Amino acid sequence: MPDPNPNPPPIELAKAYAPAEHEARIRARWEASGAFHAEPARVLSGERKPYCIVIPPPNVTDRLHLGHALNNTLQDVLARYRRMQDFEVLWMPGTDHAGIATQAVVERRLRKDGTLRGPLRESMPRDTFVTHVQAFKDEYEATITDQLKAMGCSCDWQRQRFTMDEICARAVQEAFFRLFKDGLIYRGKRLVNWDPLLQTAVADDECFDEEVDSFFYYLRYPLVRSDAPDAPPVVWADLARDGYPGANACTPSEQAWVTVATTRPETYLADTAVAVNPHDPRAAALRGLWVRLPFLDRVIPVIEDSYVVLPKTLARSEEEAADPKADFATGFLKVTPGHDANDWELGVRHRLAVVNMMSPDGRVSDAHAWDGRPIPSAWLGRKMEEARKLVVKAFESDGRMEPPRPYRHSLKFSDRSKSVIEPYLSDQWYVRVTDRRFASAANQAIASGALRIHPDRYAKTYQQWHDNIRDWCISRQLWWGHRVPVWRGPAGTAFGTTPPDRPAPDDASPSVVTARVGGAVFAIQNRIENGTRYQYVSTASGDAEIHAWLERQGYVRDPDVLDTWFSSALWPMSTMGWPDDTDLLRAFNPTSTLCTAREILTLWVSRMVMFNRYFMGAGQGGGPAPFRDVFIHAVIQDGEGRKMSKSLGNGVDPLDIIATHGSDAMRFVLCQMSTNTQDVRMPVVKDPKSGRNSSPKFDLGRNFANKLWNASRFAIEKLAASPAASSGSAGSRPLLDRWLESRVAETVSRVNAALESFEYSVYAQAMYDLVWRDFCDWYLEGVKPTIAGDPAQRATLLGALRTIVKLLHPAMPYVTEAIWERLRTLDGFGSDSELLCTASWPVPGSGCRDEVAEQEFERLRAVVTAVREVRAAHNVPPKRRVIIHAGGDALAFLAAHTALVESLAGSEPVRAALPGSGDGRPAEIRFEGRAIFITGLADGADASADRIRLERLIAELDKGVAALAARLGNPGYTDRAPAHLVEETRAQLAAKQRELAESRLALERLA
RNA sequence: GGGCGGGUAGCUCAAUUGGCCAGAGCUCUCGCCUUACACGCGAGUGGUUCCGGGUUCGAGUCCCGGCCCGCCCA
Repeated sequence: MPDPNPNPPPIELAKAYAPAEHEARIRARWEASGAFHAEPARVLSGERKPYCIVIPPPNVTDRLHLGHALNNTLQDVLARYRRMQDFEVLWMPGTDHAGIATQAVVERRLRKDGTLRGPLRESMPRDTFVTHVQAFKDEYEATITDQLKAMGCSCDWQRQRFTMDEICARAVQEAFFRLFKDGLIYRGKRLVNWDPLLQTAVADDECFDEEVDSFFYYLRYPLVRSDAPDAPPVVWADLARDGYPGANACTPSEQAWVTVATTRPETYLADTAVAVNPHDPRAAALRGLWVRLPFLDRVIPVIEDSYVVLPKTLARSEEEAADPKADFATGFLKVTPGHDANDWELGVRHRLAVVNMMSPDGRVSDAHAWDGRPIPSAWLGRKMEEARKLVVKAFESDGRMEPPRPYRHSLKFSDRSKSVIEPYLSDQWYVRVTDRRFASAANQAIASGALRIHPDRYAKTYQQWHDNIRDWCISRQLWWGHRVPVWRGPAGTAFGTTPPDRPAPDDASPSVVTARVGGAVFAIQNRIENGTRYQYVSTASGDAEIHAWLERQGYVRDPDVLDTWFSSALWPMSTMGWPDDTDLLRAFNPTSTLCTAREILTLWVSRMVMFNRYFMGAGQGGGPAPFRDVFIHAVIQDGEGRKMSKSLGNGVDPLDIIATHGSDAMRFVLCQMSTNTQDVRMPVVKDPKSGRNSSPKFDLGRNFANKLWNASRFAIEKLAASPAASSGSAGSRPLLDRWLESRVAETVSRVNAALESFEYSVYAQAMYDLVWRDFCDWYLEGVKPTIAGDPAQRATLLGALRTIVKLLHPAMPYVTEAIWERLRTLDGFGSDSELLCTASWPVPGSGCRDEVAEQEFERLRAVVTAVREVRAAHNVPPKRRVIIHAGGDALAFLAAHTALVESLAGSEPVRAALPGSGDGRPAEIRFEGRAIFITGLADGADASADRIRLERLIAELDKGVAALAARLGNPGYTDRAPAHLVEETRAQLAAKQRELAESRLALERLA
């Protein structure tokens, strides 16, 4: 005889929920079902509405940590919620190649195992290095994917992308080409943050500031009359004649000098001016004079600029005097446009020459944009800090040095290499994001309401960023990344004289021409460098033949790679196959929600918005924002409020939490912690045995999963014994059932409202309260006496549990799915989805709230709690049944629900008669102004326990009466507060006064 | 320097537009292996809501001024 149900899961459930016994199996079922695979056809046909999230692609530099667990849990909650609401959900997974970070990690690794010795660029071919990185990436991509899957993330794994895979690479090439062709990418000579160790430019946000102890040095620069090589010196007598204050005190025939104050004396080699504040009384006498740099054959002008800080003695206001630099200033500033950002600005204002004295590896050099003057050979090739000592020594021995003074100031360091950042003059590629089609378009998305940021305070950060945005340096001198698709060659060869002869007005708005050779389109920018005209050529084609052709024509490909964020900025497009017009793009871009952390707002969100609007529109920034909502979540810190990091050893691996607590426990607690604050704290404890980090915070989640499991176990046991009624029973239903159904209905509404507005903690709390407080503590305890004999009650139980596991599924997918497996096998379950993850989301039914039942149940609960309190005060053993004596309304009320009271309060059936002499000393509780007596507490009630209880109650009531009376005694309150509030207060006062009087009488009776 | 967030029980956090005697969880105390759950059950202790003013009938919440912690930008 064939088994009708060939593979029934056991009805018997284990006594405790053991996550490890379920998670892998359930994950396999999900994957086999294809439930997470999005089908754009269903959207394009109108069958389903789309819901799409693109994952913030984790860096392949490391395993995921708890911050990622939070980030991805929040996404999965949304994805599962929308999937159950019958949206076509695409959660696009993938990873980021993280150029500089990954290169640094792999380089360190290769040095550690001895594969790499010496400077990278000289010790290993580029291809070899990239192969090593590739292997590293493969390893970590697999690890990360496993971690996400273990967390239960319902990504569309078939569509997983990597920012450097072929599909993304094509998008990068095309995007670069279009921007280049549109004149929005340009090559510029600028000061960049240079990491001399990694020998690359880094972005501002890849640096950190730190205070260091240093010195202000004081160098004397001799004054000369003109910039002629044989210009005569200026002597003090000259200055005295011109009214230079203090010049009289100096030897009249001696050559005069100005003393510059600097923290970086070695950069004097690249000075191109000395600046003085025009309000400085010495400025007039110096006007038109020059300075000859010692040991260097360069004469530089004295210029006037109000940027220069006046020394304290010359300060013209409190404010100027308060400037900490005024303490150290001499009033003369050496101007080094090639090595200082402020000086660069000065240089632009005064059209100063720009000289560079440093090689890319941070040594003194005359080979990179140097002005040709001989540098003392002892200094050449020295590292900057060595050069500093040598320069100081030379000035000292030449009597051109005043005593240095200790000074603490902040320096920029590279995040990756920790080396001091050098402002460095170099040629880099920039995206002109200052163009209105980018920055303004990004802000416009917020202003129009098309893009919303939650919590909305971050919209301000976002807008200010765009208001002050600077052009984006996108080239990196690295080997790991998308190679810049630009070739440089001499003008006039392959593309003839096509580029216009007139020079572009400035670097930032290059003139561009396009040319077509064979099937390929090229965009050409003309640029003059050191007097030679070059062509920069870009093409969208990834065809190796085309590239080879270019190289045969004498063009050389740019060795640099693109900033990682360039490819990340295309993520909502590239993952969906852009630049092709794919079904995926049409169905899912713009996407729905982006979940990320706040520091990403400027790095990534901004750039995605700019690019999506630019490329998905008609090229005018008029396209849609890449998502409707951006949700910024908290950052997880350790128990002391520190960032979790490898170096502090306070990081937590999600897999460790999954091993100790289970995936659901982790997810639930992460949701519960996710309030709208900016940080959340996670106390970290190290397990002495395994050495792994964990946190007791997750105990709550583990306990909760177990609680749900056991409640289900209990329910399934009862429902398996005899089935639930198939249809709703007519007639009056027990209070308990009406109450629970009302509670469930209310929770459905609360959960929906919470998830719609990203209030994860509200969602978690609502579920916790419903499951633990309502369902377990009161409902399940309450049905115990009646459930076996009431099919309608079993239907309520089954319905409530069904709704609970559905509501909880987004947060705790495994345990709910495991429960669902068993629920489905019950008679009376009816037809519902095979898998919970695709079951229908509960709809808040209209009229399901039952206010009467909720109020009535609260009254009942008050009595039960009061009885329990008496029991506790008298140490009544749990099994002993007490006797409740009530009269009047209280009796009628309690008698109507006597079974419930008996079960919950541990009593015998409620008695009408007052306690008799044989009942022992009764305890008295108050209920709605009436006395209820409890007997049978022990062989005789202990009067002292009652006295303590009553005295406490009286004290409390006293306090309450006083507070309420005071409020009502205030005419301002009774006159101005809303009438219903005043009415309520009056009623409360009356009730409390009655209670108080009765309680006092009861206390007297005890005496 | 500019912007933003936070300071509530021993700890971690809640508290709709100002409106029940400021609530949970953990910890702690007492009693329980009570017919799903000791990852549990019942009861309880614990508060100058950072400080000082102000507005209001009423302030954790709004305004002003301080103190402390943190983040972002320059």
